[in-house]
This record gives sequence, structure tokens and C-alpha cells, in this order.
Amino acid sequence: MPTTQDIKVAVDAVVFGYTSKEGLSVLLIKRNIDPFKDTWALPGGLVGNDESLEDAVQRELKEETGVSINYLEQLYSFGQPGRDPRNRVISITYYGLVKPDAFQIEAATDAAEVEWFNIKRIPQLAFDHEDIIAAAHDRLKNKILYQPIGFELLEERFPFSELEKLYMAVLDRSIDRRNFKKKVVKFGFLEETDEKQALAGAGRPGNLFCFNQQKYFQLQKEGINFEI
Amino acid sequence: MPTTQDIKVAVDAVVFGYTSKEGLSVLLIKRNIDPFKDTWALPGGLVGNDESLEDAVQRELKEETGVSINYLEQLYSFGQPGRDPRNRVISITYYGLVKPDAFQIEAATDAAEVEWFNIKRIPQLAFDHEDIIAAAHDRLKNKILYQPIGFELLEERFPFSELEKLYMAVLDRSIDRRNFKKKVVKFGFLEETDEKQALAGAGRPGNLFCFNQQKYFQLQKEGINFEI
DNA sequence: TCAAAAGTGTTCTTCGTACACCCATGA
DNA sequence: TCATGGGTGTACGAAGAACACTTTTGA
Repeated sequence: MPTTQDIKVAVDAVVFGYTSKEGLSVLLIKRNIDPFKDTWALPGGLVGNDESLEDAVQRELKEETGVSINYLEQLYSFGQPGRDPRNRVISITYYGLVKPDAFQIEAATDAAEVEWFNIKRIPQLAFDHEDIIAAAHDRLKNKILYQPIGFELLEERFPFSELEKLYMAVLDRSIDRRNFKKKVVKFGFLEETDEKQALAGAGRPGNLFCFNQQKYFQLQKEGINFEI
Repeated sequence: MPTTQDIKVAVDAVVFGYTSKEGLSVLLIKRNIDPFKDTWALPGGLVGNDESLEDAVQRELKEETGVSINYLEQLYSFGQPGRDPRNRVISITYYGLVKPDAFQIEAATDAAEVEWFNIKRIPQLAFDHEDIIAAAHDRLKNKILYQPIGFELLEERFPFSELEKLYMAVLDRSIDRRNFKKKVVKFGFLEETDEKQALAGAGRPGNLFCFNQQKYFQLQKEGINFEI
């Protein structure tokens, strides 16, 4: 029988953002206390006594990064003794998705402490945070295939090519434009607006689309299964 | 800023067993302490200070049910304040699969305290344990479609119909015998032995099969994806 | 007029599904 | 000989994958 339990409970969050310019990126902070002082790490911290786990994640994100999140889902709990060199800390991890304007907000805070890193160029991290990012990326890759969570990473209105490039960035493989559009349009929760893309360089501007969440919920109730 | 953290960390396990006679079942214990004294609940308990989460689950299962488990996977962490009426307790839940002989072992222990319940006839449970079982069942239903974890619930050698009945019990729908066999055999990780099923009543005895895990790992490395 | 990106349809192959009759055994 | 459960193949339809040319715009 163990003596009185002495374990701390923390939450950590893998926040994904996407722009076609930056690609799929993760929000990291530079630690200013030991252990792992001056090392990059996931935002997170101890859970308050009367706070739900989700609230704790949202609070830490606000405090440490200024970002407020759009989609949040529990990922996994990491509890190996020794993963924190000082105390026993169990981390309940989440992953979140933010819209592209979060890339701007970050510039307003103390930029030395918070930064976006492309998923392929993550620096060495504190604790087991690299494993946590790997688990989050796996989950995202998997989930985006059967739930329309990709839209949580895009602006309200986006050209279709943006969605396609997002999928390619997340899945890290190329996708046939025609087949992809056929599949996605068929589900019927995308709405085509008559606005055109604001041009960024050469090329024919595309129509803007938006995700109709109500329509999606309705289709989901009717037992549709979304699969890319 | 919260005061000193005062949160306990527990693990709870949803242990699934299967026999064609009993169907898909969950192992429950009757609590002998408050809160929820004399109510059925999932086996589980507080995590020791120097014990991994998996070890804690295995230990609690041994202590409370005598069952030792075959496949164990983390499910979800439940941490809503108030889910335990006395203290703040965060429960990191697991689900596990056991071979049919665990149904016997249980009879050897104090039978009043440990019992198998068919998944469709779960009594009222302590805490939020009904939600936990629902989450575990969802996960199992989903996972069995793309990972060959069903074999963890069967004897080493089993007639093919046993596998099929297992899938029907887990998924709670009927399955076409011919199509199912075609699909499963095609993957190539099932071995047909020349033994015949020991007869239980009338009917033609079927050949026994066994799951070749090494073959499965090999196929998995080659990038096979199992899908029923 | 050229470069860059958007828009669009058809064919082929693969996979999923529906479906019914004979066989081996115990009672 | 009958009841019970095991074993097997074919045909149809749906969905996925491969694939290339035309259009609109800015430079």
C-alpha cells in the first residue's frame, strides 16, 4: 500500500495552426524556470483545485501565449514516473486547433517567449514533449480523415485550394485535386460563395467556400460518415 | 493562482471478456467502502507514487479481481470537479481484454464481490462509471475494425465462427459469414490448424484457427491496413 | 503572351455486398 | 433421418484512383 499520494496533475496542449505560407505549425513557449530553463516546451501547467481540465488548458494558453482556441480535444495522459525530473507529475495532454489570425496575435505578445514552429522543424523540447507532439500529429492525421476538423484551422471563408493544401500539409502527401473536390463537395456541408479570392500573385482567383456546421450536424445525425 | 494543488490520481479499468455463451461482458466489483458502498463499480484505485499508470491498473486488477490482463490500452482521463463527491479525483481510465478463462478464475475469488456483466445488462454504477464503460465500448467497437485486437478475447485456437460471433457481439449487428471470412483470410495472419472443434451439441465441427501475431507485425511493417 | 493557379469528366479497377446450397456431425 | 451449425463462389453495383486540357488573372 502506498503512503499518502504525492502526485501533481498538469495539462499540456499541442496547439496547431496553419497558413499556406507557414504550413502546419505548433505553438511553443520558451521556459523561464527550471527544470529545462530556456528550453522550448508545450504551453501548460498545473490544474487548479476546482477547475475542469479543459478550463485549465484554456487558462494556461491565455496566460502563456495569449491564444484562445477554437477546437480542443483530449489526447492522452502521460504519467511515467521520472518524466519530470523533480516531482511526479502526470500530464493530461490536449491538442487544439486555431484559426490563422492566431499567427498575428502572437506577434503582439512577448515574441521571445512564444513562437510558432513548423511541424517539420520542431526544436529539442523539454520533458517528453516531443513524444506528445508526435502523438498529437498522429491523432490529427487520423482524425482529419473522418471528421471535418480541418475547417477549424482555416478562415471562415477560404478558397478551395487552401483546404486541399491544408490536407496535404497535415497528411504530408500529395492529393489529387479533382478527386478531393469531388469527395468533399459530395458531402454537402460546404457552401460556395460568389466571392473571389483576394489575389496573392499570379493565377486565376478561386471562389471562396465556407463550412456549414449546422448542415454538417444534420448530416451527421442522418448517419453520414465523412471519409476522405 | 490556485493554492497548493490537492488532487488525487486514480486509475479505473473496463475489462472486457467474451464467450459465445456469455457474450461481451464487463468485469465489475461491488464497493465495500463509502462513497457508493454496496454499489457496483469499475475496478481501480489510487496510483502509487512510484508506479506507472499501467502498473497501477494491473495491480488493482490483481488485488480486486484476481484477473490478469492480456491487452491494455489507455482510454480517456475523466477529471470533472465533483465526479467524486468527497475529493477531487482524476481518473485515468483504461480498457483491457482478457481471454475466456478469466471467466473461470473469477469463480475462485469471493464471488459476491466480483462479477461479469453482459454489456447490455450493466447495473447502475458508482461515480461516472457508466460513461466510462460507454466510452470503452465505443472505442472497442471502433478499434476492432482496424486492429486485430479481437483475438485477445479468444482462446489461442478457436473455430472461425467464434471470431465471427465475437464481432457480432461487439458491434451489435449481424455480419455475413462468407464476406467476413473472405476479408479476414485475405490478410494472411490467420493460420488454419488441422484440429477440429470439440463439439458442443449438434452441427458440423469447424476447423480451429489461430492468430499469428508475428505475421501480423510483419504485414503491418509492410504497410498493410487491416479493415473489416 | 506568358506564367501561375483554378476549374472540370471519364475510364478503369477494386472493393463491398447480396445471396443459397451442400456437408459433417450428434441425437 | 433430422436438426444444427460449418463451409463455400458468383454477380452486381459503388466507390476510389488515375489522368489532361481549358480558363482566368497578374506581370
